[in-house]
Amino acid sequence: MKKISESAVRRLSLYLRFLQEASAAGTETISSGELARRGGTTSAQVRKDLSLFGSFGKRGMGYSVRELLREIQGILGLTRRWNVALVGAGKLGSALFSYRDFEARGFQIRAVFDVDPRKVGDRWGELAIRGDDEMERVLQAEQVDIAIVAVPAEAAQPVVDRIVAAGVRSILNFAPVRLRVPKGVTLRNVDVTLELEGLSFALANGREAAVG
Amino acid sequence: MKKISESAVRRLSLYLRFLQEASAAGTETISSGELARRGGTTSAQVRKDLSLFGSFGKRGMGYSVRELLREIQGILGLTRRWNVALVGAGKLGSALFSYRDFEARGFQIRAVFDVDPRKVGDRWGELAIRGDDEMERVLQAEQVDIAIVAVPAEAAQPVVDRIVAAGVRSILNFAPVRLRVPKGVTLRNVDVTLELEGLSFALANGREAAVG
DNA sequence: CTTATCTTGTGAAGGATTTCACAAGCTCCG
DNA sequence: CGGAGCTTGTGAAATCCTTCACAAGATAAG
Repeated sequence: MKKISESAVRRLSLYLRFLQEASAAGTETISSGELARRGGTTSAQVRKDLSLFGSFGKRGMGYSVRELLREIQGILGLTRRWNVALVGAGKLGSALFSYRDFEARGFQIRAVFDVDPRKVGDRWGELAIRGDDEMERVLQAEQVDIAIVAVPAEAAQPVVDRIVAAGVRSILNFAPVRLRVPKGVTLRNVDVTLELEGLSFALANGREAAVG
Repeated sequence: MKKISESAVRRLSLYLRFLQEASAAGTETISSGELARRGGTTSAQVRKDLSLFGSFGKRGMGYSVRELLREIQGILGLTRRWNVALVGAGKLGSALFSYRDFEARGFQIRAVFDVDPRKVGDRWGELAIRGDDEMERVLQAEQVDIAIVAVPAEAAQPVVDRIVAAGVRSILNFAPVRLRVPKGVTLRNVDVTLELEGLSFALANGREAAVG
């Protein structure tokens, strides 16, 4: 299978979102041009992205919203549910936890961890916050696929090492550090400071644009 | 001035962070190779990135940590302070607000807004939450440079329209929608769902890597 | 002063991604 | 059934980004 670029995957996620909107609005077919318009890209780009995985459209007609939706869900691995663990029950962790949109998209939070003994045992909805000493055991018992790391910068690398050692192969990191993970583990970073600095650069240099 | 890519700016932010660490550790000079190692890139990439803005190193020696730090701060516009407004005082807004690292980097939160009348008037540290009816006036009075949008998806576009109309030219959006902004306004998105879907793709297709 | 060693800055090469442009397929309508 | 009108899928071209490779500048040691 050929290599798929990071940005292509991002765009697929976006197309999926537009398709869901279109579907909710009762639209039955959609053209590459319309998807492009909503995503701020070009119709050629949309078609190229989709062509990496197959040909899903009908010439002259565009794409069936329902079908393309299914296809992209399949490509992105969203036809199954993923088990997620949240590591760090601070304010950010809490905000992420209550962002119930995840559930709707198949990401199910199965465990929350924190080192602070005063938090351990607190209930967040159905879940009790667990101490970090339980981490390895619970990550395995709950068959966690994805760990979300929302701990302070200093704590992040050790925590990630343990997560990886416990067999988790996908990590979404919110701590403002570059983490090291072994090959075979996928890491994505959300780094708000970096984004702000990007805006600062744009302001200072009077240039436009760039969607992150 | 030549065009600087998004990714180059991201890397500069990273280099800056490493330089701050090195500086705190008392290191006086650093080589492109060392910066590359920490950033997960190559020394040629580091030198290329820096060469877009000038030549800051000494052959045979590397870069003076202190000088390069200053240079990059200058390039990124971090030698001055920026006024930031937070729109949306929900859990995410609260998490962002309490993330005091922003202050340290020159991003000063000058106002917080929310539509919910029950929240208006609450104090967050020094700041009182303001109603959205005050938004235009306060954005201008406080000379806000950057608006952080942390409102629900449906509310985001109208809010952004008002922010833009009030003259703010940089926006960091956390709502999971593609926003439209006019030319001259810089928009960056932090979209957690997109990141999770990227991880899902990687899991489903057994591929590695990709730093966000 | 000369040599050995290191690391920068940068053209040029190579790779990856995006855009172009058009043949081919599908539908609708008369 | 045939022609008009769209829109896809895709090689080829163009653009953008990264890596290579090396001359040149800097230091340190003898």
